[in-house]
Amino acid sequence: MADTTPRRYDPCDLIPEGARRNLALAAIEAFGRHGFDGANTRKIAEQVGMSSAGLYVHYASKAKLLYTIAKVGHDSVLNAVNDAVRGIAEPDRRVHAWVSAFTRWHADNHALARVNQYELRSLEQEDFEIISAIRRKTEAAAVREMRVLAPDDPDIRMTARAILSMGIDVARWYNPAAARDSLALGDLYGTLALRMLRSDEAG
Amino acid sequence: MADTTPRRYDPCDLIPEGARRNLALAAIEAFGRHGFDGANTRKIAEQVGMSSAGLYVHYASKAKLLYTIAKVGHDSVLNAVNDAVRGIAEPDRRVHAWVSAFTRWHADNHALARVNQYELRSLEQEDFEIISAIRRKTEAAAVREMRVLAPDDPDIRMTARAILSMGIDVARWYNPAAARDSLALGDLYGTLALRMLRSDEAG
DNA sequence: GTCTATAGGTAGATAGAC
DNA sequence: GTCTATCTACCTATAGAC
Repeated sequence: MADTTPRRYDPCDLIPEGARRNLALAAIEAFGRHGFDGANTRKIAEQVGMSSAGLYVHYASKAKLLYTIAKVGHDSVLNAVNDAVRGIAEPDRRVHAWVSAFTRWHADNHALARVNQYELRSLEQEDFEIISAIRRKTEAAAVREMRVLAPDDPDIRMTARAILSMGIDVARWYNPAAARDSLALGDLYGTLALRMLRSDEAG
Repeated sequence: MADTTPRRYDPCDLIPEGARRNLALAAIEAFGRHGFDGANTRKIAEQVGMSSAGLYVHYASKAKLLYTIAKVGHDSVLNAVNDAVRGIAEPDRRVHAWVSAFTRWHADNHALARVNQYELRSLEQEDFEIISAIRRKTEAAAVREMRVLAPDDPDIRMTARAILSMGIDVARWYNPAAARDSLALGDLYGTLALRMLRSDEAG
């Protein structure tokens, strides 16, 4: 089953051009590679040719920089999966497209994806709540799509979570240098998801 | 398909009783909750009623403490899955038991599992290599078991990786306070894995 | 083996000039 | 908006007494 929406997104288009976006891009790389606590604001600023003090003109704190990134990251995932299923009617194809887009996003944006998935504990409480709300939207969309294929499955929420986990974990191991094709990866994961939802055919 | 080995392991039995083990236990909690860089050695030592200097009698550095934990964690996972399949002949049941044990381990030991999966970048090079070798053993065992069920599947390595991802990601979201039964979780994930490997029945 | 005290370095954030 | 200089706090690790 081929993917119908091989379009790629650059999540950072969501931030207007300029120093603010450049800092966010450098921070995504740093947070993704070293983690929030392991990264340091001096190097992030230097990466874009700025002194460490300059960063604080654009972001009130390191934690607010993290929030900006997490917000962009979560909005971007949600946009990607919504766009992927738009105009598709058949439930099987919708689920395949949804999972494929979700997986592909985590591969193509693996640094940002790591921030999304592993660094939220460093957000301030209020910011965390906002991000959590977006996560709930995405997860609810997944369950809604998948439930159509397994309307009587009492474990559908856990199965949906397992399917999301496959895509999320791509952010941990994906190595762009190995140049694995993210489109093929998404296609496979979409197919695996469909098999997981065929509860009538397997024990 | 019921699980045949509901036994639980305490990975830290691999460290002899005493201050060294107590420190490791406190560090697992700290590293699991805050990450390696976010955790601090003072609090870890204080957690076991020791001054921060006392830690360095038992561990040469924070990074060596991490290595000890990662070694125990990786040995423990490998033991758990090997024990789970021992004496089982039927390939379906072997895969189910393997995946179930792997998943259950990541739930029951979710703090240690987070260290295993997310903190290895902070290891020194030599230590990282040793841990990587254990990981390769575990991953090779997974592929070996699963390939029996899908001998002609060219994507078997990627499918195996996706199945491992489901279990690994449990460490990220699992909340023991929510008291989800890890045995039921493992059972479900084992069943999902079998469906994923039934390539002849689904597109 | 454990303590107190502290060295030595780093990191987030601010002050104030331009 | 960006800089230099610096404050303040924290953290890993060590020194040396007991």
